Amino acid sequence: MSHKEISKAVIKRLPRYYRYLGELKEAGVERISSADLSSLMKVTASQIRQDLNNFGGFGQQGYGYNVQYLRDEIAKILGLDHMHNMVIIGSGHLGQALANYTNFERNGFQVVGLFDNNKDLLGTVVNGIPIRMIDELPAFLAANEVEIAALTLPKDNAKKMVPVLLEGGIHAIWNFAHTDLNLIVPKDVAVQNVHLSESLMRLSYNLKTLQEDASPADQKEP
Amino acid sequence: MSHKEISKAVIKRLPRYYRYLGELKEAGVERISSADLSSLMKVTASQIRQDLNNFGGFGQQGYGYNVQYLRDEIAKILGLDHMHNMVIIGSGHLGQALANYTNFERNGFQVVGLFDNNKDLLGTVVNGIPIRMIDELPAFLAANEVEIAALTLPKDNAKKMVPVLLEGGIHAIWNFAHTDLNLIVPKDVAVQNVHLSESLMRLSYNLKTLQEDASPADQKEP
DNA sequence: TAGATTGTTAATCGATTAACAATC
DNA sequence: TAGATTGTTAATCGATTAACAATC
Repeated sequence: MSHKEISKAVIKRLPRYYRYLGELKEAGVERISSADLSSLMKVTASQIRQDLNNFGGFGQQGYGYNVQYLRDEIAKILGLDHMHNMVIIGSGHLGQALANYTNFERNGFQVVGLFDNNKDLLGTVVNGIPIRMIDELPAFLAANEVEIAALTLPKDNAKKMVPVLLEGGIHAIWNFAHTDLNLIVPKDVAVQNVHLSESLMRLSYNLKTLQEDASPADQKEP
Repeated sequence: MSHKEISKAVIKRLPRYYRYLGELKEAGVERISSADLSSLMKVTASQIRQDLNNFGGFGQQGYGYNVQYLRDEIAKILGLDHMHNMVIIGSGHLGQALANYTNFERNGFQVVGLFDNNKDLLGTVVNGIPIRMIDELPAFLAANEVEIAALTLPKDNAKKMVPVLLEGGIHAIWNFAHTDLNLIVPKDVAVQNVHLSESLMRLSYNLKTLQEDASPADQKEP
């Protein structure tokens, strides 16, 4: 690897910085110090400066950070400075919801194809995109420049799709299926999992724990 | 606090253990060692044992872990041993997709109400649940035992809903809106954020980085 | 009993926070 | 210039991994 490895924790935080900088820009704020951003975002100023300095010096001593400039730089880092074409494999409710989610376009992600194996969906058009049958996918990928595949289908079907996607030149998988595709994919393919039920389980845990803490049942220390 | 604090990192991993144990159970596996589970899940055996020992000794020396028993214990820890009623606020495509997601029920989460402020949706029934107008929410929360609110609406509307939810006795918010509700909620209310566009941005970053690593453009070390 | 494997303590590694010199 | 605030090094904290004694 030619550039130094950036930790996952840092990458996790970048989109949040990006979001706050967008809101500041909307609000007409031109510059901000790490201290001010820190009190807004409830993280330490030190962390903000450390995070940003992984990518170079975006600020200026005595001044702070220029909101517009910093936001643009983060956009470049995240690869939001150009369009990413995406296909959605699995056109059930969730797949269709994603296809309808036009906000993605603002951030540079464009849904160009919808696929399913259910013949009943043939002829259905979602947000201007016709649902195609899954066996058309290889030809579609060959004919179109597609970077990302979102997988919104049952886990066994998702696994079966992987070779087809790799064959079609896909290098990024946005995985909503309840399986760890990252374990069965070559290391040059990016996978982001969105495991909704796991998120819901964590919410359940936190709910339970907060309630136990609040209840006076077992307050005595050992 | 009466019990020792469990780190977020551990909680994050529990649902994944739960999922793997479920698959092992399905496959008829009765017992498993931390070493075998470790090679299956691609984490260290040490981590598995450390994680589980936060909650007590679920294994047995020389034997390993009983799959069924361990799974049940994790279910209890996560609060999956009883039903959680959930309302969905915002009945657009994503809200409806969640309402249709019957898998949640298997894990103890039941959608009992759907709400929106769009009068055009009045009369629409999704997965057996009628969409109600948002002004009916306080009465609904008073009349029904609801623990969780999923927020699938634009960020400004989501923020406005918070006081209504708190007033209605909601203690867990599953937040799909692009705003950090955890910062505006009392500390005894659990919030889990699902920020889809942030996930997509991380995917974009990883895609970009893997491609740069693969390209021979700048291979020389400093 | 002997072998296997946990539970747990100690060592290592990585990430966060604090501090401050550099500099705008 | 003086004040403000970054960039960066050093200190702290927390999480992961390794090691091994306890024990089934």
